[in-house]
Amino acid sequence: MLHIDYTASQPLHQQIEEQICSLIATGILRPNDWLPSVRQLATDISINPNTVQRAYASLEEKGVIVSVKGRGSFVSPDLSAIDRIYTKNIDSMLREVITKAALAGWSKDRIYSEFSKVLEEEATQK
Amino acid sequence: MLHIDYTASQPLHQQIEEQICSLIATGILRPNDWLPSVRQLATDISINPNTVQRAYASLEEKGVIVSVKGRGSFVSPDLSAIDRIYTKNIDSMLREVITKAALAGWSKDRIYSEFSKVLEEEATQK
DNA sequence: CTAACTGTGTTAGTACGGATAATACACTTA
DNA sequence: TAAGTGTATTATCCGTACTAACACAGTTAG
Repeated sequence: MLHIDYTASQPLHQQIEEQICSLIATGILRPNDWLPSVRQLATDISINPNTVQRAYASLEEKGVIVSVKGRGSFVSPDLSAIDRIYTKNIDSMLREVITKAALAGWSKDRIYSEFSKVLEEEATQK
Repeated sequence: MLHIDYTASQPLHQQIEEQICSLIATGILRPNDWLPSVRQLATDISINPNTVQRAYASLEEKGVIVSVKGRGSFVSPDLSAIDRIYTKNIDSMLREVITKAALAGWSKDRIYSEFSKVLEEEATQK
């Protein structure tokens, strides 16, 4: 179900979070869909249940999923939370790179054309 | 000379690296300019000399500065290294955010307009 | 009712990286 | 020669990620 990179520097619980978010945002997982149980997912991807639990707890705190003791975890019926998370994250990433370019003395035009270049490269690659 | 944020999650040695790079890229520090000594800078910003040394060593390995035993450290006479570093970093940051948006199911147009929006916000803010 | 499954919480231990601390050595320069 | 440079080594402290082993509470199928 998920693709975990054990060699990446990114924490495992964050990888789980992001991939579940992506599955929801792209419509593969839909509102009210069942998620694998904490123990089941931990077994599937060969990590400790506590690490999965940490990811689920964070996702619930953000309103992306809902967990019920004894029953399981589901995709939240309301997708507005995940929309807000993505817009907020992408905006802050954009701000970060724009600030970086400004610190390097890049003009607005240069940043703009570099963005267009990379966007085209990424688009044609897939 | 530098502005260090001791509460930030970003490591101190990285903050030093980035700020020196920025000073060079924006022309405040010029090729062959003297840099403060390891011990002097450590005293100025109240951190351990080893942390400054680590930043300087990394900058030298990248070709941004040159250090000479017994004499001191200077901005590299050749600015091509720092140009390459910035372009490489900004490109990878752009790739990262574009990939993130793609994982969220965003269209190319939506990414593009969000970038334009944030760029204008950041530009008018300063 | 009971057993097996759920989520949740706690505590302990391991591993790693950032940062500090205290030196020591080699080189340059006034 | 003395003071200031870069460089290297070793030890220690701290926070975080992760694992491990539980215990507890709720649900559900038999």
